[in-house]
Amino acid sequence: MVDAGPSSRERYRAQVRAEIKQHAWAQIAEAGVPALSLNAIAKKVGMSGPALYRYFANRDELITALIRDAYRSVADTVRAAHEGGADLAGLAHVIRDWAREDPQRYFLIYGTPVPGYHAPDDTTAISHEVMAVLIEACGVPATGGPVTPFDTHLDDHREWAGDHPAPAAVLHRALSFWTRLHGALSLELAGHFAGMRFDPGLLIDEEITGLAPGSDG
Amino acid sequence: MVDAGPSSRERYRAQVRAEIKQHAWAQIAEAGVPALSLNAIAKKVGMSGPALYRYFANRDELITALIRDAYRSVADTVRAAHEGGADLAGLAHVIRDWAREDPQRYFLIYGTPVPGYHAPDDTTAISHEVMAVLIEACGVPATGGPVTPFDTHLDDHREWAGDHPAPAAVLHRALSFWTRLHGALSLELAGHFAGMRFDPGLLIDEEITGLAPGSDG
DNA sequence: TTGCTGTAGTTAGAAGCTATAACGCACCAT
DNA sequence: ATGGTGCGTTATAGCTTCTAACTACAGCAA
Repeated sequence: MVDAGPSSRERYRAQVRAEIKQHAWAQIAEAGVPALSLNAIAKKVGMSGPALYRYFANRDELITALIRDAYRSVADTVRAAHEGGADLAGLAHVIRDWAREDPQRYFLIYGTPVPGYHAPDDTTAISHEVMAVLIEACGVPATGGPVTPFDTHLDDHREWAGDHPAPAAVLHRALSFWTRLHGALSLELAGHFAGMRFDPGLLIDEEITGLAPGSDG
Repeated sequence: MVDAGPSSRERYRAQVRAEIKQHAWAQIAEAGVPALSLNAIAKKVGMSGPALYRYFANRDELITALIRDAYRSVADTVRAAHEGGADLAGLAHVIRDWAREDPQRYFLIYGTPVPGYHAPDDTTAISHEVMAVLIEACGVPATGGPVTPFDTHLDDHREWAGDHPAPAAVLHRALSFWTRLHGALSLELAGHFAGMRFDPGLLIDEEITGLAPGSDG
């Protein structure tokens, strides 16, 4: 045996932490992050108030853990869809479905930022991971198309893409995919399309298919 | 004289309400909505705690007033720019500048929604007003272009545009303008472009110019 | 088996928040 | 002058996060 594995106390601890996060998600889903109460969670878990601080140092640390899990979840979802052969439109709808499954989880990542808060480094690493998948998915066709001013600008600012060899036009497409999807999706989730009765999914379809080079009739 | 105008008490009351909102904006700008404390505001205004409840029934009502003012502000800004002859790209940058002036004010309207909260009717009326201006700004060229599936779908769901006579392609363009701008802008304001050193303004430029019919070279 | 140590839980309490209640005072109109 | 209305106060309830002090138990080592 290479490793003794986690001790029984460690396993217990991990399980309680998971249970706490589960109740936290339930609270957030139904009333948003501001209404998340450590006290209420503790009682639901079956312990009394301050005991919860043995598992999360404070409220921010719990929320950070939730943010981390949300990032991990969306990254896994996107990666799985990509490896399953989904094209850009497919990816867009996979992400949309993931978001609609729990809108507050989406907004935990992409919603209103808290002025002081800085996401931990590992979450930004995960978002780079997502971005890498998007670039991969955007780089399919040989794009000899016109180079826009932004593309030349991007060629000078492509560190964020790691050392990915994709041409600037592909990076541009990945960025546009991200921003267009987020634009329509977040407005949909926030209820800004409430009165209008059109299908947001169709809007997203057109926004994304409009990205493919030469697809604009 | 047709009207006696507001009484002195009413003027005083309005002025105190304005002062309260001013401090509220300051708090929100620096720490976000969750950190907004009626107690702290009251002390800054010079009164003690519960006195503030004479001016706003509760926390939600104060926030609602702020939301209303934010809607009014963006609507006036957009309308002024449109009447000043701004084109779509101009409008986009006017809105972007307005948002960057106070990101939390932007997120108060377009950020994470609070599950229970429903915006009052007059704010949705204001957002319709903005939409009308956008449609107006999108309707310039005679677009005999191809009708997309979404356009035909939109023709069946165009009540939200009031009785505006614009063709579905124009409504589509207005929607895309809104969602694309919001997508790039909200990610920029939330700091999701932090590591990447490209200029978000250029990305927005291309997203918006890509909207003009036939502009895709 | 005995004994030590660290962890998980407890209650008490400080400091903050929203919000209500009860009261005093000043102004305005009748 | 006098009653009513509105603005401010303090006191208080009930909630929150979070710390401190303490107890009890689980697990490991001699």
